Amino acid sequence: MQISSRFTLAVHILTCIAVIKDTKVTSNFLASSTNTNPVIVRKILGQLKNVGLVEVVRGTGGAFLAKPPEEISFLDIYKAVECVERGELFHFHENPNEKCPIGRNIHNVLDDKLEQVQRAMERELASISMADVQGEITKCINIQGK
Amino acid sequence: MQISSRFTLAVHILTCIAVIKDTKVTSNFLASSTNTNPVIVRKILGQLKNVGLVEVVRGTGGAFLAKPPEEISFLDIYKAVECVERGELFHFHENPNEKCPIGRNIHNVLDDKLEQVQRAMERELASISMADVQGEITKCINIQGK
DNA sequence: TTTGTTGTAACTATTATTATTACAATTAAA
DNA sequence: TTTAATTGTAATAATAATAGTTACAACAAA
Repeated sequence: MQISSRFTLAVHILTCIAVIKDTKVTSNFLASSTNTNPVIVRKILGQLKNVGLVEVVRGTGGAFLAKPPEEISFLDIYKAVECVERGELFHFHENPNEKCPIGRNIHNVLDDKLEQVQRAMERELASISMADVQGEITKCINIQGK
Repeated sequence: MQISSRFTLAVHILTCIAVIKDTKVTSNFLASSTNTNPVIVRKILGQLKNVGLVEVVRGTGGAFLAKPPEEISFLDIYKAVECVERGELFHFHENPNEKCPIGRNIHNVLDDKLEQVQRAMERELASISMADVQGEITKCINIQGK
């Protein structure tokens, strides 16, 4: 299955927080921008807060980045919103048959290779930061004339 | 969500077909080795057959590789079992708000980066073949004494 | 005190995964 | 020709995750 839209949602949310300065960025505002629901936004904000990426203001509302955008990588965000169980990208079929020579050894042979693929993906996620997104989207917005 | 166990199942199935020579590899045999169900095995075999990775013998039963194992990459297998919709690893949240400057531009900025991550993962999948698995598992089996 | 907000629980609808039963079509062997 | 084993596929179900929604207590500023 695809990686949950929680990830792109989280990036969208962080982008709003990083870029928008003239409005208070509330969960209602974010729900409107992302075309989702304030509760979903608040859940994701909670996850981002739990790993120290944002701070959220209770009562009065709004949120801001807890770190400079160049220190927030896509990997941080991906891990925060828990798109995969136990951090494992691949779901291995359960309990292959130990009585079969293949079933007995398939984990020995496959586990490393799956990890290798996952690491390649995570390395790429780690190489992209919110600073990249902030820079590019600011350029887009400026071209469109404020 | 994690990538469906159809992928590891398919690799397990192909490994059995590649390695086991003294028994007819039927869907019942494969269901026992993988600890799943003959129908699930047959569905996956059907998908592998559709993209020309295996040939399946109707009536009498059994299956064999349609290509040498070094020409069957993990990427071929991954694509065959359709673990993600439309071939896209990431599920983008639907219809971000065009009236918001971030909602209007988030696709422009994110799409390329998501594709970059996906390509890194697929490049790694493409670098691993069934020949690697066959070689390593044969070694494991030999060490264990036939 | 009022207002707007966050955090969270509870619930729903939809969808994908995985498993299962059932059976027609196929093939080889008895 | 019949029997037995097998594939291909439809239909169904259980489980779990996703994504959405309503409701409301706790909170903080005006």
